[in-house]
Amino acid sequence: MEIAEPLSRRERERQTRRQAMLDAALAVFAENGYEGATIDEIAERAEFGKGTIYNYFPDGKEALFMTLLAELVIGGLHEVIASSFSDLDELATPAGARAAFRRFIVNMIQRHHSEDNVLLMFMKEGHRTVFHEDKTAVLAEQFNGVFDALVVPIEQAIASGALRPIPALPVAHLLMGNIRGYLMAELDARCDPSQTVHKAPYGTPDAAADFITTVLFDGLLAPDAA
Amino acid sequence: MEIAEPLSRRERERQTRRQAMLDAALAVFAENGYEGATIDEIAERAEFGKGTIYNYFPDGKEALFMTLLAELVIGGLHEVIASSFSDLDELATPAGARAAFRRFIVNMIQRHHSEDNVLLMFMKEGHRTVFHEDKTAVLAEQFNGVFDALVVPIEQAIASGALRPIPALPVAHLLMGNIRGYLMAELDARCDPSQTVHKAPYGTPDAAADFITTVLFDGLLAPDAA
DNA sequence: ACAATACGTGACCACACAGTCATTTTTTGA
DNA sequence: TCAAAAAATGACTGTGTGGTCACGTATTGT
Repeated sequence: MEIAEPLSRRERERQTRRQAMLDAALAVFAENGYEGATIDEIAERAEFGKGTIYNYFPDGKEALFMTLLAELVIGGLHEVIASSFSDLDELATPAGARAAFRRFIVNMIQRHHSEDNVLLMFMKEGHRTVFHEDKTAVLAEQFNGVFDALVVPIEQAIASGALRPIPALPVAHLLMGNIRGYLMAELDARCDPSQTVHKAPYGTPDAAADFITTVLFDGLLAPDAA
Repeated sequence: MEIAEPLSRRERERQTRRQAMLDAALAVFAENGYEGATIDEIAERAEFGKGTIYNYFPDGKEALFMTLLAELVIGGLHEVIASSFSDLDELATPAGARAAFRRFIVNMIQRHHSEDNVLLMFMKEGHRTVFHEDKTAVLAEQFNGVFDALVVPIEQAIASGALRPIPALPVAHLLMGNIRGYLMAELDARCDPSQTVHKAPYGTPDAAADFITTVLFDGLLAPDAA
């Protein structure tokens, strides 16, 4: 027997199927929201019998949802934060801090552009990561971890004098709120079939990041203002 | 017969009951979200039989929800905007613009503090005002109207040189996203039973508005920065 | 080749809930 | 006072869905 083998063929296949189920579930949750999603549809899209889903996720719908939210949304946020602020020394100067946070914003937007369904799921069901309902308390705790991670570079930049001395956690919320607001506006523009004029000015992640960065870091007031 | 009477007693009582049903529905939607809310519970809280609800809202759950979202959330936003920017001349100077938007932010926060359930409903189900699903397209259109209204003072302030020359609609989204983010953070702090340290610094509407206004208008960068 | 074990499956069940409607209760007007 | 109109009601129905399980089918080890 080969116990040296890290994963048996069996186990590998099991993982593949599990992933297929998660993929299907993500698509269905993104499209219909948590309540609107049905296990039958997830099973059908994943091309499995409904019972098989329960072999892999004994706790059913809830387990699928929690897994997705934890791995993709929360995990994804942690990844973006980690990869955007790898060099903490950069935060010592105003220009460096500005560049680092701009990079974070670009990465956030890019990631959500490349993972549409994650974005949709987050927009439709993200509130479950905040309200401490029965089952989602764990998620809420994990979601706080995201803010904790984001607070680190903010506090660093404040400590070094690059940013104003203001409470870091609310700043983190504002920053996330901004990005969310921008992405929501993009979705709005995309969803609207009429495509009226005022929806136009959403462009590349870079342009969007420039926009958000300018507002957040330099402020809305005209630079030559009294 | 007295057709001169604006509203018969009958009609007035009818309105009162209708309002009681809406109040109950708001509470239930705020607590459980749209899908989680049941007509039975709404009827029970309003102290009416279930059938009576359908006498007043023949289209049932959907009608109750749409009415609430349109009247309270969207109507409320229009009110706050209108009352905050009554004097457009104020927007001609940077200081005036800053003051006007700060007032808007205070009003927004105050309103949501005084109408908890509206806030909760908006946080949990607000995404329905963006995604153009089957039934909620009307709401999405109305919600765009809110941004149209908010764009007016922003464009005014930009035109007069008080604010940077940047696209007004995305700014409106950012502004709303900020306020939403702040309110969400407050709810988060409130919902968390553990009340860990980092949740502390959310205070009065004025303090919060100072915070948001500073970030948005003056920018995050330290004022004495290069 | 064959038993033993693991795995996939969809018919089935229990239940929750939106919406209906026949009946009861209240109000109206004469 | 009382019949007719209006309004309230909650038992009932139909539907949709989450979860179960007895059965069939592959996989494994010998």
